[in-house]
Amino acid sequence: MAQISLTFPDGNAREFEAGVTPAEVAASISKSLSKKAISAQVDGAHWDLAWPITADAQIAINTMQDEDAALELIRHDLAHVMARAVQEIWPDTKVTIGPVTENGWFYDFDRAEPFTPEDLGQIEAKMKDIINARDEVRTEVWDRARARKFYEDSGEPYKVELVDRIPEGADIRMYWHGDWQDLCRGPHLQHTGQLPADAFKLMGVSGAYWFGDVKRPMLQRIQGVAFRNRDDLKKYLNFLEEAAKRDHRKLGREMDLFHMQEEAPGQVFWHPNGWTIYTTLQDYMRRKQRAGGYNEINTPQVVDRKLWEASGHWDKYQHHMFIVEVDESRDGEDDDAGVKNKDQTRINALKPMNCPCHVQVFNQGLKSYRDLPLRLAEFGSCARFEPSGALHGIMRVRGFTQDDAHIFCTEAQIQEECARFIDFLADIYRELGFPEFEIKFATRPEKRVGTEEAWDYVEGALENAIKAVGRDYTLEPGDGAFYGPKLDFYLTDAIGRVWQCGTFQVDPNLPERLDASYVDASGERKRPFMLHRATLGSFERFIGILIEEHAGKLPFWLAPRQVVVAAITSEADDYVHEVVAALKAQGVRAEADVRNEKINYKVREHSVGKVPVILAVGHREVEERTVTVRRLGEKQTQVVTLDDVVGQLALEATPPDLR
RNA sequence: GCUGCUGUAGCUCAGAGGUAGAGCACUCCCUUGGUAAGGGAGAGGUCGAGAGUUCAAUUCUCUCCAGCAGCACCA
Repeated sequence: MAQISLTFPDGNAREFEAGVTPAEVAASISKSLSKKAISAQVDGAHWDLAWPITADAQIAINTMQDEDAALELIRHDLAHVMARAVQEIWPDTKVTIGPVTENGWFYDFDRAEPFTPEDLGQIEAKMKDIINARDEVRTEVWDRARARKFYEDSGEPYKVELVDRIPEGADIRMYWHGDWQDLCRGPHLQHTGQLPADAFKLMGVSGAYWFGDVKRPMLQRIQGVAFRNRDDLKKYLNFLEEAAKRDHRKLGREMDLFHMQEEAPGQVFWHPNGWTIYTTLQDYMRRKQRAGGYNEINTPQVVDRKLWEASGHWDKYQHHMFIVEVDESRDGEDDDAGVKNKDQTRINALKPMNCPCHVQVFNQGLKSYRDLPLRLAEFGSCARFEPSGALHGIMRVRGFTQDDAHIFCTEAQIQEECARFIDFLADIYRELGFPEFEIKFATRPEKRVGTEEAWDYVEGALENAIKAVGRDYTLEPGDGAFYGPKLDFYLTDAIGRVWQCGTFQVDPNLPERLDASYVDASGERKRPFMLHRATLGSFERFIGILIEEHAGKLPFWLAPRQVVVAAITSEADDYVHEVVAALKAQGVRAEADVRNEKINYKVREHSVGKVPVILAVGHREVEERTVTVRRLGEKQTQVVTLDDVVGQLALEATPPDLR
């Protein structure tokens, strides 16, 4: 038998017979390690304790102390345990796949009856039984024909399909614990008893398409979360509770920012408080854009289908547009005039995006190369008929306003404009409190227009630009638009959901379709490139993220209600109004609270309402012409003179770009 | 759009085949109180919409609308 050399993390090497398993290696070290072992790292690969090692390698034995490996195995094997529990309770259930997710796992089932929330408790109990049974996990490598036949005979059509999908040459691993069987590539724990019975929880049932394909059957997905121990599970559940408290939909109601209602699904009714945030942010963006070399424009919202046909949107996105039909023969008639005259019905669409309109602005008058790059910006109100299931508070809506702009430029200007934009965006994200964001670079998709050389050039320009500004990014091959590559900029919400905000896209296609041109230095007509870009993305989504990021406690300059001046006794009312007036004169959003309530009550109410500063005034303050300052989240108060507090708060109310 | 769940007062929620209840918020009164809920009284609901079953439906059934979770989608 050939000998191999295994090197341990401490650098020592030992000889073993080829084909030795990590379990045997662990046993050769100590009995306790053998018991505690859960898996191994073999040359960096996560290795089942039962898999043979046939060549020299670096080896490390994993125990529950190795967090990544432990979580991977716990979540993975719990998926199997759950599938077994489900099949034991409802034997007619077909199993499919059950991968590990960020905090746990899910398993998709095919069963005629829906699982109810009450079923979850039963499944959990059964899972605990399986864990307590300490069933040994064993795996075997089978050939394809045998595995296929096995699943056909056992009535598991999804497993048959999975076997067929396993690439040629890869091992087909059959997995058992107890009598229960699954198909799985592993690695696995030694036995189910290594699973923590008190550190997992089933979180819910939902639908999911088989292989994510709308045309395939919808399966039932049961999700679970799992950790190494009970404390970690508790911590996670606590985190979810905290995250729910900062949900922008909840805070939007509590802070009286906006509401939504049935008659206008996916559209926002902004209340005074919310609209204050919106306009403050918009004013800020307007200044930033002006400083950044953009020209602000505004274009129509109801536009004839002809333009959408020309731009290509009618073909591709008609079902996602709000179509507005107008019978123009009724122009000037009463509302009760007859039925629609089809021949004179004009079909329009609410604009789902601003680019075609921006090309119309560009196309007015002859443009010279001297005009380029021409940056046209618009706070463009768009409407998209998003699928009902996609709607989510103000994060994903049907009516929204983009901080959109299109840069018309030459091919040679793309890289410079891209670098310039990333700097522009990073500066704004930083000022708005998001120093961290993620960039994804999406390259040419399978279905695309344009030559390979053109794609090479443009992708190169974008990549160079990111590198020039020294930003990290992740590559998303094949994820670009059909007309060009793009950079997308992502922020994360309170519960870790990632939202696309900014974007930067290169488009040589639309100028062609809408016949945009400029005159170059030699007097020839040339096609400009068009760069689509948005910084915040949509005001709606960005404000949603701001609310969640700050748990409603917005930075002072963005807070809709910045200061409440609260009277402790009604004898201070006049002075309260004087203080409010002094603050307002300096541009601070201040209001008086002279209600017949105790100061405790007022402090509580405005704290709950996330007002950053409460100024309390009573007899003392009136006499001394001071105020007592209480900042949100602080118990300490501070007595300050009226003049000082006005000056200080006026400074804090100044947007970051004007300080 | 798909699967499942949900829809009762402004908000959070209880309730039952015999036409509704709590707390907070709101209005009024008492209280002028020094930093996270002072006391009392009052007002407030076509029980998401429509149809069906029933002597009787907010409750049961169906359809629709909206919301929530996930999937799919996101120019």
